[in-house]
Amino acid sequence: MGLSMLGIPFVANAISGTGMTRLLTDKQRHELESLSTRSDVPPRRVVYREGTESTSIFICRKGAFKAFRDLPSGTRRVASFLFPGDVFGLAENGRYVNTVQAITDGRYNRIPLDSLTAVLRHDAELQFVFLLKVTHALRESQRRAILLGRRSATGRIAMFLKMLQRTIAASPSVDVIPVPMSRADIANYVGLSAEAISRATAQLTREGIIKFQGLHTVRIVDRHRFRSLAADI
Amino acid sequence: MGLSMLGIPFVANAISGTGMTRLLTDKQRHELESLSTRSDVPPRRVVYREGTESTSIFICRKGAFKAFRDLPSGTRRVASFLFPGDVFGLAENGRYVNTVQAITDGRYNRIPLDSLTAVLRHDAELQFVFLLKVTHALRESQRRAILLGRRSATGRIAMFLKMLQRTIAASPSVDVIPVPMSRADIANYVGLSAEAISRATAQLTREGIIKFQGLHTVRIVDRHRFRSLAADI
DNA sequence: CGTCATTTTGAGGTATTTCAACGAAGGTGG
DNA sequence: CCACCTTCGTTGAAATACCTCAAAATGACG
Repeated sequence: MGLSMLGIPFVANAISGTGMTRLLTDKQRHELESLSTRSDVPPRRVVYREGTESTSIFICRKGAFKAFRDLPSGTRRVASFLFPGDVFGLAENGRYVNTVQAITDGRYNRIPLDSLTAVLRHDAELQFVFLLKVTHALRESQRRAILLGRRSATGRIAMFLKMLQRTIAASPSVDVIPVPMSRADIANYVGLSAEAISRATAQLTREGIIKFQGLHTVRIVDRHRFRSLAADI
Repeated sequence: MGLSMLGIPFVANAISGTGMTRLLTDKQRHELESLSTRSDVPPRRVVYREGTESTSIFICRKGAFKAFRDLPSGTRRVASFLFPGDVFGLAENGRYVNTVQAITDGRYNRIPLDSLTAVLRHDAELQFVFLLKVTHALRESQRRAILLGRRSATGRIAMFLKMLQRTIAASPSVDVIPVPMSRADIANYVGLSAEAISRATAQLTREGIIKFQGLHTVRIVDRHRFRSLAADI
């Protein structure tokens, strides 16, 4: 499948939650800053469209974004959600693979590809940070594949929430998880219908495992059962 | 989701089918060779096990391998199939994420992580090749996620075969595709039961879209209908 | 050539999808 | 600031497709 995999384990974990600037020296951060332009955008603003010529890569700085593709059949597949520190701009044959759109108010940096590659080609340390970033993304993508392999809707949702928890929540043990995206976005990410999302969250709530406080915040009520549900069954 | 994405488009395509040695200078190839040890293995040989301390990364040279994880519930999820040129050894927190096992007779190179990272940290060009590799793997992983999003078994199988075609077949237009892995492996990769695989391939055969010549070779009979089935619906 | 694993086929059960309608929420303009 | 409108989320009922369990057939291997 060409699904090759590279493992550079030791630093990879340190980078995940914190964003990448932590790993950079002052000089490198300056170098990146000088190459990039910053943008603040309102919800629903499209950063780039699938199929467009890829000229830059981006770093999420604030808020949440979604990367998705509209398939010929009309269905929409959300490939990933982006949070602060995440790099986005995946391309193939010179064109962006997905459309990226802001979910909340957001901020991102744009770095032109040509200047970035020029820098990466002579600054191995800086490139290494990007290598770690992509490796991390690959792991997440595999985790999502496991999520998609589960058959029960409640299981998928529990696992989805767990992924959100690890990504967004400052500490992974915090049991209040922000859920900025819509139900439809969740459905398009976990591979279920919006109705199934609704029913499954209702069931989890009925069973006393989670509780929504408004549409965009969950609280894990029964941590034990949640864990066993969200385990990589 | 931390599913960040990096796009370095222009060279990425050149690398995909050919293996990476094409992109390396003689000196770099020598450098890598001097770091690596070669192994020839029979079918079913395990290269490394999930959870084991990660000490090396690997490059597939010959044959086919599978990377999988056995989940607590007893189900097995195949994360990816590896073919010549693919890099494998994905790790997290210093431990391999998957178990990798040979499907056919195979050959691979093993490169110790410490010496590899040492080289990558001062050879930006060589590291760039690895960056492209991982980026390619990320694209493939997203493609698989799209596959998993399809509901019909025949659609998943058509898409799976198409991925095989692009990866294995020398030219993507060749309509005879080797299928080295077992039906159970396919099932664990596309997220269906082995029975469903059987029934779906039977249906595709009945409809005159594909034809198996033995268990490990398919021929695309009706190229047109196959394409529309395998499209990223 | 015989044994064992893999694959195929059959029948019933179950979960999600779909289609449809209702209710809630958010945004806009008066 | 309120009312309307549009979008989003929830709930209900029937249909479809896959899963599971079980058994037969085929293929692989010594």
